[in-house]
Amino acid sequence: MLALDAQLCFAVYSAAHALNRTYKPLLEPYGLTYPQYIALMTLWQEDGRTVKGLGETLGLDSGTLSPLLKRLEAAGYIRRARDRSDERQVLVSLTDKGRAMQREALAIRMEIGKATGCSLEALQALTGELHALTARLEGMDARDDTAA
Amino acid sequence: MLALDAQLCFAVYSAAHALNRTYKPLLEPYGLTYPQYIALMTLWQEDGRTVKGLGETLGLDSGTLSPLLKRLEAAGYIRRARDRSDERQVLVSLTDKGRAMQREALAIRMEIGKATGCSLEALQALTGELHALTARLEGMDARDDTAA
DNA sequence: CAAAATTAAATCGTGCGCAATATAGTTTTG
DNA sequence: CAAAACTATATTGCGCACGATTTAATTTTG
Repeated sequence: MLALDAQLCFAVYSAAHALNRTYKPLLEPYGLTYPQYIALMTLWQEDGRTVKGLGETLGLDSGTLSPLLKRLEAAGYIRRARDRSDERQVLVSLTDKGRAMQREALAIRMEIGKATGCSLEALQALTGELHALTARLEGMDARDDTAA
Repeated sequence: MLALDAQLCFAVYSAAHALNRTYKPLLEPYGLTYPQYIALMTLWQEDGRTVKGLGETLGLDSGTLSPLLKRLEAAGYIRRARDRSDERQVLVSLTDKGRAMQREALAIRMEIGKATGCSLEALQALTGELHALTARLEGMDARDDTAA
């Protein structure tokens, strides 16, 4: 009873590290890290977003994203350019190499699918529960002490 | 269909960050970080372990643990001492302050329990599925190319 | 018993994550 | 329109995470 929440926090912590370790050797041939790969995935869904927009999707601020995106640019996967209609914003867009990587990712997805060894239903259920958990936690973060 | 595994990896990634962000303000008054807190939790379960033993439980190597434990020692929560029967090993043990923190953690657990907003059954189910996922992923890591 | 192999920690370099700060561009207000 | 407020991004500092290397202690082998 007293250790249940602890078990959950440790379970999430361990699963995140295990996923990271599983992806690492698959991404290494492409010179990508796991967070960089996740950033690329969001661009595959919608190209040409701002740094702020990416940060909201990923839950990361510019302190994390700015250097990460610079490395993605240096590796040739993306381009960064100031929005000419609002020079404060930086638009991030995929290069040909960045788009080509989406096709390479198919093999990676298959490897990860094998490694998880879950049924589709189990994956969907787990993903849904994690999204719900994250939403509740971030809802709590947003609340102020005004209620007290 | 094509994005299911991606959704899982992103769901775990986001949940881990959300948990970290939820713990941070609760741990900040004690000068502890989330990984330091997790390390303390393993010592509450079994005190006087070696760095290697802790690393196996936490899934961390000495490159991460050595500096983390030094900070925990500097903050007064633990003591580190070479094992006199095998001077290669460093034994990590709780101080009075480290043991007292276990009682303080009760309030933190309650806050986290509230923030997750899950039923006990839901927490147990989620934790169990994550442990199973982690075990499968680490099983894959352990496998060599000898099968191929 | 001495050389070689193994083991446990520590250290170093790189990248992620976040808080705090800085900088530059835009909008609002007087 | 100029000063103030706001917004987007970049930078800095600290801690975590991991691979690779180093150092010291123990065990194995010849």
